Amino acid sequence: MSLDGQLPPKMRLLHAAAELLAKSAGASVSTRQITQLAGLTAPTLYHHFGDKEGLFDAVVTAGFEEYVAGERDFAPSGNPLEDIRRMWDNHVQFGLKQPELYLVMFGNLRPESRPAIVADAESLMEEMLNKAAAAGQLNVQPREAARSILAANVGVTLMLIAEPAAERNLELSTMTRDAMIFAVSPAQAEGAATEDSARSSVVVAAIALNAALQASHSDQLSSSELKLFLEWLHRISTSTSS
Amino acid sequence: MSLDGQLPPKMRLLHAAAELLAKSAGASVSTRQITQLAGLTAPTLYHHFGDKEGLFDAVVTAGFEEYVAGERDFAPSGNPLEDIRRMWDNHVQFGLKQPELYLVMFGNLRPESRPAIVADAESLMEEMLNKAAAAGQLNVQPREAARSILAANVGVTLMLIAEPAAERNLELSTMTRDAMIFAVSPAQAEGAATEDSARSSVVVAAIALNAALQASHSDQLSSSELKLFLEWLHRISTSTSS
DNA sequence: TATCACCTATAGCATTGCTATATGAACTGA
DNA sequence: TCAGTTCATATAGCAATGCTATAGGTGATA
Repeated sequence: MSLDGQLPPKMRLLHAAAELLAKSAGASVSTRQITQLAGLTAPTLYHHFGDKEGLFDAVVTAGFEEYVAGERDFAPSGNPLEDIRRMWDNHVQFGLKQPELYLVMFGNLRPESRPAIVADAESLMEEMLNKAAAAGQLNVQPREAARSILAANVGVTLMLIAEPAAERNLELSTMTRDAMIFAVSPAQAEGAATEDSARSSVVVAAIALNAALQASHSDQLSSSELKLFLEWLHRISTSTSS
Repeated sequence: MSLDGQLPPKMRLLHAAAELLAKSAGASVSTRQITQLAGLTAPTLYHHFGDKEGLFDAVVTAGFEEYVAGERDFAPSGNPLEDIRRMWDNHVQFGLKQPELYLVMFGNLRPESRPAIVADAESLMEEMLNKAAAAGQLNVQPREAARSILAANVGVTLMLIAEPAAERNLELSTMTRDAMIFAVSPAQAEGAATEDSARSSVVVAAIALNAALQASHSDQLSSSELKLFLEWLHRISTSTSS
């Protein structure tokens, strides 16, 4: 087993705990396993961390700092909503890379035991949403939007962790992500009221698709296909029947 | 302590475990506590459930059946989207009424340990979404929409459980709920063409157009054209948006 | 009555989180 | 230089935990 070079004992304990937790697949990790891997004995652990839970709290804190660093480390793209997408994806990737740590962080949140992490994560999201709001790209209060988006983000990440890595379908993430962002951006505000009679017509949908296709340089169709496709769209768009 | 009348020992163990779990506030519940409350001894527990985890699995299963019963027990309102709202609220209420049970059910989902519950919950949601799709109120595939909505539903419930009951703000739930439902309902298709995110907007618009075309029997295209057109739409619809 | 399957209890094992106590190392002030 | 103080680690062991080997009791069936 790795002796973690000659780091100070406190760090060796932290690393050993993190390592064992990461590969524990849900099984509980004993203090004896940890101290043995770190090449130490029990009292050292309790001297530095007081408690088994104290040690795991430290692991979680370290993991959270790594997460925050990841969330801050990309350059703003100028488009706040796009930045929020990257933030969302970053969150999901963090969860999938360290599922056990993520489950400890977000899967066992009880009111008495530190919603601090949640508050920090919300602030992070809110900060970004403030920029969106300043740019007129938000139709709800940033704080509420942040809480809502983060909740969905956590839910999606937990669900993805729950499925075997082989069948993991990230479309669940992108779909939910875009749904949430779409719902809080102002372009659609007026549509929300008409949920019942909605039934968008073929024409409207075709117009939307037409515009979207031309703006996106989709590579799903060849250029000749695209040309014909757009012509058909045009025929549908300009027809007067619903 | 309640002796649970004179129920059979198996049931007494189940009830005792559920009761202790409910008031455990996250602390671990020992088999000795359970057997003592049930008025039995250890071997009885292991005879009936094999394992401590087996017992808790049984508790979770019972809780899940209660949850499913709750989800099925309201009469369809005629408006599928409205029914989905009630389903969502039901889910949240279940989680808030039995937070510890809910955390065991949805907060510790690992790939190796039963995504069965998730699959069942998804089916439940998908069933309802099928009705919405049949009524032309859906612009994505019901299965994907079900997974997405359920993920957000779980995330919101976990977040609400994490905050002290006093400060619990159910607006987080209704806001996220409506955002998700709004995003999968066809009303918003026309707004999708935002500048930078054009790619995923193409997908949304294509799905909407696909659904609209199939429901409207448009005569703008010949049947052979329509067939090819729909095939292309499908290609676009199922492409993974970045 | 005898048999047999099922259910429960007594007693105890190995492992767990944790600690009382003691030992060593490093620094401090004279 | 050295006693005193503080920090850090080890030895050994306790109480509680999940679990089990074994045996005793109960009812139905023959």
